[in-house]
Amino acid sequence: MKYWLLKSEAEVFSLNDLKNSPGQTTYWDGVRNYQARNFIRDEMKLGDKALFYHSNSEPNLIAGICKIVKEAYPDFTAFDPDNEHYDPKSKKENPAWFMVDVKWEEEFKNPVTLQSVKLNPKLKNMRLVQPGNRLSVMPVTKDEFEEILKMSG
DNA sequence: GCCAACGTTGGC
DNA sequence: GCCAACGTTGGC
Repeated sequence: MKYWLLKSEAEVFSLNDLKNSPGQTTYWDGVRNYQARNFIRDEMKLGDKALFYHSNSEPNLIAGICKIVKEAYPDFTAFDPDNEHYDPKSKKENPAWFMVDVKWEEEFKNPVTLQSVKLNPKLKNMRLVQPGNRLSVMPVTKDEFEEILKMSG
């Protein structure tokens, strides 16, 4: 099993929004970065777990956990001219962008703030705390994942 | 609201 | 294929 971190602006779509979605599940649309796309398309597997991170929030934090319940399939929002994530370069016969379905799993009793991640020496290699990192989908090691869980307890 | 980082676009 | 311009992300 692999571990991930998914970023979302809390005001746009929060972990609580996921919890309140039908079946506590939604499609993770709008990823328009090739590196993130490759993670989604090539490496995310059924049952993988992902930390749910709130960016542009007060404070920024890891709110809880979701899991991958459907592996990569074409991001259909890219085909829709009326959708804000529309991308004419992505064709139905040759999709450029992909999505997975994620399901709510757990809300941390003690959310793990970005600040506390930065202060934990064991987490200094996380991509989340590397300067200038803008990836919205990133891998997390098992050790890092478990350390975050410890901090959330 | 500012601005640094960085990915993408497009002219050449 | 280079690189400047531009747009976006995201922490502060």
